[in-house]
Amino acid sequence: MFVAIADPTRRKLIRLLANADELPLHELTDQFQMGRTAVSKHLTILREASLVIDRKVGRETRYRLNAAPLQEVKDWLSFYEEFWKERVALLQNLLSEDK
Amino acid sequence: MFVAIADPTRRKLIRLLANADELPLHELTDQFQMGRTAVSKHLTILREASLVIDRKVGRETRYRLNAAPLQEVKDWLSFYEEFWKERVALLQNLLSEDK
DNA sequence: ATTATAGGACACCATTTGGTGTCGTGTCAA
DNA sequence: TTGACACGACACCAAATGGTGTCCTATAAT
Repeated sequence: MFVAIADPTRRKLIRLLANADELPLHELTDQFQMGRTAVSKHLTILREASLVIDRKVGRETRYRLNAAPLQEVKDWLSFYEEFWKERVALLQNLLSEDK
Repeated sequence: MFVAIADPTRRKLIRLLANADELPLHELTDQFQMGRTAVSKHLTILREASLVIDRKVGRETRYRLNAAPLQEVKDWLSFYEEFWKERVALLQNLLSEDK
């Protein structure tokens, strides 16, 4: 999961699919400078992380975003979110004491 | 940033530092099976992502967590969070229409 | 029927990644 | 002052990563 979203190409794929509902591989490939094979590999990694669902329609393979698994990242983050906001609060306390 | 948190060893380092406020390299190293050099490299990557702050105290280098940069990940996620919750709502609508 | 398009499956490659061991140096302890 | 400890800085290595090009098949278009 964390590895899946670590690559900028894959994050761009996620973004493209979020804005388009469903897209075939060749249209996704048009948005990049790299070749079809490379984009396909990235989509495979996203599919293995369940971030993307694919179906075959005629001769094309269409991809759709499945953002739900990102919940795992959100859960991980939420632990630290409290942490860093608390720290900011402590800092603000220090600053106000300086007055 | 995304690369920094992609590695499980680095996430464990973050977790350890969150629970301990400040820890020297050798104590962090004790929590892993790998050697000091490897842990030090991971900490360097975390420092370059500003997720960690280090200071030298005597002969040891102590590390402290700086969780704030994780905000970037949270911001990235928030865009998709709305997205997947909306989808769940749509799915629930479909299910209720089936009744 | 023939040609063009879409894409899976490989084989292949350079670079990056995540680890090791070793050496040198500064610092604390006996 | 003599070890022992903590760590940075290398040099080094195997495996993973992110790309390429080519071949093949299935489908669509002419």
